Amino acid sequence: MESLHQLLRGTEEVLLLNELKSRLATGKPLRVKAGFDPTAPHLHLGHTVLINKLRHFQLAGHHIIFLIGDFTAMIGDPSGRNVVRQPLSQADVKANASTYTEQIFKILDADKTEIVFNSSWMHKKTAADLVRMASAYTVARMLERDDFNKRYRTGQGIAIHEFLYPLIQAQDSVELRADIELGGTDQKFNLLVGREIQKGHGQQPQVIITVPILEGYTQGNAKMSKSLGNCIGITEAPDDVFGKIMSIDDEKMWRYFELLSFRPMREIAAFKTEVQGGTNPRDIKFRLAMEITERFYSRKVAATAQANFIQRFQRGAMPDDIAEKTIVSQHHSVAIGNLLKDAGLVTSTSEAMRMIKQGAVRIDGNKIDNVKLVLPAGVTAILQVGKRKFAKVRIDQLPGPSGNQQIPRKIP
RNA sequence: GGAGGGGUACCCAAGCGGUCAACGGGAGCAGACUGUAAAUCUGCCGGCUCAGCCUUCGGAGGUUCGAAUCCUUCCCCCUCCA
Repeated sequence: MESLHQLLRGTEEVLLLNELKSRLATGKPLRVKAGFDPTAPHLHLGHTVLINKLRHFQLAGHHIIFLIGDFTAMIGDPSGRNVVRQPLSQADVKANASTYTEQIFKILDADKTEIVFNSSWMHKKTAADLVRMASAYTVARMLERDDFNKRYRTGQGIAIHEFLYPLIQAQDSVELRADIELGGTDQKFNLLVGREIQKGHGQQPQVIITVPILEGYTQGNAKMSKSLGNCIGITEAPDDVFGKIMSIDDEKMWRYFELLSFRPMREIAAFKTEVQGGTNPRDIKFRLAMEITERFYSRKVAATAQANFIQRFQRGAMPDDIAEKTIVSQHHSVAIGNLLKDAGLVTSTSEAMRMIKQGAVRIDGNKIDNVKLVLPAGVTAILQVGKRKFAKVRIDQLPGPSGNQQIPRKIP
């Protein structure tokens, strides 16, 4: 029973729980499938909620099948979206898939994980096969899916190929003879289609288990996603992973603990008690940031990240490991707006101007307020925009005819 | 094939001849306050050689002193009928 609790920790829904219990009761290792479409080159913590759940099953002795949806990625899963999704090129998909396999083994045991690509059977299907697959489900049932339904009602487009997505995902379960399929709550419909299609193939329908969608680290409850810019990528620099976790709010921290931490729930409950007893939630958050950073790097790196964090944000020090960038100027000098843009600290010179006017820009630690500031070639400076963005730049002059000369102003 | 509705900045959504770089909300960014929390307050939120200039309201033309707003045409989406 203890192990069932662990398997169900942080899950949203199990369909059907009785089927799960009876399959577990057989004592045989179950085939547990989870699919990921390689639509972005890096996984983020939101993805790891599901991977962590796979880990729980792996530790309990079950057979883990990590499916890379290289075929489905080219369709683009419409789940949760309100627009037709742009399909990816084959080259992108391939490149993304290879980075996934490296990244997941920071959580899963490589020796005990089977990796499969759904293109390996989908590419062999003929047009006739596809028609047969499509005949196994109806439009009315497709329109039961919430996002399809919503788009249909509000007059937004649904392309025919989007209906194929759930069918192909279901076919994957048939090919793999999955006992259990895991997915985010937004996958519920697709997972259920898998059950139907498996029945049609004379297989026992898979048990489906959904896990919550992790919220992004910024305020609000938007799901963590690259396009919303609120994700913590597992390949990001340790200082960023650590820092971003520290910036999540106290309420959300507990959700992150439940879904991301490998600590037992009773230990997390003890943390809550500590906070109620007066411990600063920040100090508890440190433990979470440590654990996550350590998982994707090492204990030593995580400790350094924490030390850096304390230096920088609690004592206001500048980071000492900023990579130096060389900015090449056509002239004897560079205007501050262009410099900030070239250094990658802002996306446009207009933004640079705004930041300066708002007092967000510092050079070598000194706040500047002159939007017309010009820095001469030859200098090296540490630029800062806001609290987190730093760049160390050296300005080099491009050899050749010099442009309009400007008398460099003194840096404040 | 026919009839009708619609395409506005990251998202939602006003505007329907000048006062529109475009109301409002969300998201986001910055400043203050802090624990780089949250909440709150303030400012910003197209680009640039930035107190000035340039380019935007599906695309292309046109009318007008002047268009996101009117006309023509093309593209795309949706609904109903066949």
